[in-house]
Amino acid sequence: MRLTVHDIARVANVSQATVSKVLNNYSGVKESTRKKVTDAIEELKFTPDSVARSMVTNKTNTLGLIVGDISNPFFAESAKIIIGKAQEKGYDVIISNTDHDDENLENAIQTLISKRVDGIIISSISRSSMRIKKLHENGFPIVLYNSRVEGDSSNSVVLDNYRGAVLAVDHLVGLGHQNIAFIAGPTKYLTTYERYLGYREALEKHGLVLNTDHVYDGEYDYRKVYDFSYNLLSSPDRPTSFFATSDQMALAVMDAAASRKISIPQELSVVGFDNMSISANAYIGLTTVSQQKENMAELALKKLISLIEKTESDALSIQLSLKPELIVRKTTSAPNKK
Amino acid sequence: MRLTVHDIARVANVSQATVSKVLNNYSGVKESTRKKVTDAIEELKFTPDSVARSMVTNKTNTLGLIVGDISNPFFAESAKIIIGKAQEKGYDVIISNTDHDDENLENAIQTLISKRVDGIIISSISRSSMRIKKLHENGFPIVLYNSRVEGDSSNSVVLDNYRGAVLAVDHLVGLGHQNIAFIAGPTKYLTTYERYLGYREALEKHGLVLNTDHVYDGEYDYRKVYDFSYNLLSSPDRPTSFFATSDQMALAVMDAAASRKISIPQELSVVGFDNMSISANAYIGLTTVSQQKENMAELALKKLISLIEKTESDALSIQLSLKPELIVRKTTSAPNKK
DNA sequence: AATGTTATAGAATACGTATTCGAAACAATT
DNA sequence: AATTGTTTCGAATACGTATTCTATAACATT
Repeated sequence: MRLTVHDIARVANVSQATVSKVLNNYSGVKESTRKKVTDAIEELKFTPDSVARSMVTNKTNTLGLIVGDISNPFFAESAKIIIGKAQEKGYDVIISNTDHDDENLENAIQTLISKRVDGIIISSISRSSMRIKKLHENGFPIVLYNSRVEGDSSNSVVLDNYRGAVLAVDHLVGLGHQNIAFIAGPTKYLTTYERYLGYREALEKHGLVLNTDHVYDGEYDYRKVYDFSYNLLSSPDRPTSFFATSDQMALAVMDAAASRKISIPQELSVVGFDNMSISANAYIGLTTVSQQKENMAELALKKLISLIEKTESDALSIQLSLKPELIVRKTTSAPNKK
Repeated sequence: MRLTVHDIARVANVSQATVSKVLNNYSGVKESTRKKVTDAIEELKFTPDSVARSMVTNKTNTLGLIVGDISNPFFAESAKIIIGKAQEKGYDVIISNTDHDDENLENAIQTLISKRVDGIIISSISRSSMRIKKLHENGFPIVLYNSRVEGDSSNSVVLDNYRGAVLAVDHLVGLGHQNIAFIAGPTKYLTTYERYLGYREALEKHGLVLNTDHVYDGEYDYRKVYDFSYNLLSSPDRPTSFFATSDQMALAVMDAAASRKISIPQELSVVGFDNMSISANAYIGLTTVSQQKENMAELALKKLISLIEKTESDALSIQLSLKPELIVRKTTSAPNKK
């Protein structure tokens, strides 16, 4: 049995409207009656019903966050920042996990909207999604995080993925590597696709030829990447280095290498992408391209809030590209001379 | 400008009530009119407003999940399971991150309840919390995950933490270790407290004395645990092994060992707790006590749903304790003989 | 004291849906 | 044709709050 404003009104001996006014800090209410009301609220420990409130204000103070896989530390760490900043601004966040499935994403958007969330941050969306364009045209507050859709001008915050991949390849080539395998991940994502382009063109720049047998462009599945790497490491044309498009997948590569008793970095160099916090662990020490998730997450959230609260001219949407940074640790070195 | 049932009613040439009835699959509506309505819904792409719906049904189909730190893989992986299962049952979940702060937790509960979530799973709560008792007495659907409150009989799903700690110590002693440091974590949590008891009594059982200088009972802070370990590893009475109450903290220990150029497991054995998925990585290979998060998370969610939907006699609440399992990998071995 | 002015409180309404209950339409039975 | 029984539909209402607009009380001014 919930308490309502009417209960407070009765106890404070005022009308329901007045209670509502003190709840919302209206100016036109005498100090003495305000006190009567706050006392009653205090005494009965009343908290207003957000649902009813949303009903009339048309605001839920709830955001949606759609991620491909919340158990991936990159997403989890991003989510933590987003949740924290959202909380500061008075918003809660509903997290939807899509398992990188487009239909799940579609449904997630649907239910979030029917729940009237005030805005959505989407972090894993195919570069060809039609849905986003429509939402964007409708003026629904939406920000893409670490992803972007081709031909769409929705607000987005991403890393300069192309540059990031180039940095990684430059680093490996600089160390003397000529045979660089690539764990691309699903190229349906624009981010991974851009990294792929970066990889390809960086190879070209250095006069190296692309060997598609050395490129994995399947799902972000630990086991599959492990198997791919294991097999490749058993082949006669074994690469001297791997560049993986996510730290998690880099770990899968390292896992496979460990199983094959191939030591890192002496016999194999590995570069990741994300710089998830565990990668900094001295015991792991993964060389990686930093996503700057703190900045990205904060920027994405701020942008979303400003769209919702219309604190800035939302006429033009912004596509932010942050500068990547290569963090060299201990999984890369010059290859063995033969 | 949202569509409402009234718009559908107008187009289908029926009353609003009828539209509502077909939306909720009422029996008493003729097939022909049902079709008129569904056609209109189809045509206008109408989706009912969940907020208004919640207003009258008193259900939000939303759950709250309160965690201490979503970036901790144990929580993130648990959250993934909970979110997935919830989605299957038609629920979304709002995640609150407390940073292990009691006041934040208090606020999180407050706002979740004012948002009328149908139930809450709490995963990090002090063993002395008064708040939970009240909620439980009020009959609010709540399940404690990986935590429990002293003197409270709320529904809970935990590991047998005491046994888990004993398993770890037994393993280390069995290998020949006599000097076992302990990273306890905050003992305000019943789970960590129980692990502490397990550690203490297992030592006693083996005739070893407890050295409080070798016990860390501060926050779950990577840096602090790193420093503690680093210092301890520099002391003359350096332990031959560490038992950490979380895999993340075990990694901090390993990190410190790596910095001190102490090799694992030759010079130092480390046992964790949680079995987060990355611990299985061959490159890391952390020996640990498995939390069985898949089971725990699924059980917790099922219990919560059944509380909400009253599918079972909720008269008696259940305190589930799962059996822990020690997973031996490559961070433990016999200590060096002097 | 009468008038005008302002500060304050409350009545009424809206938000979008679910649900009850009575009315109407129809079918079946005599 | 009259009666009864059965479907089917819609009017009315409730959910808990915010907000507008009007009425009144309080006060100031002359």
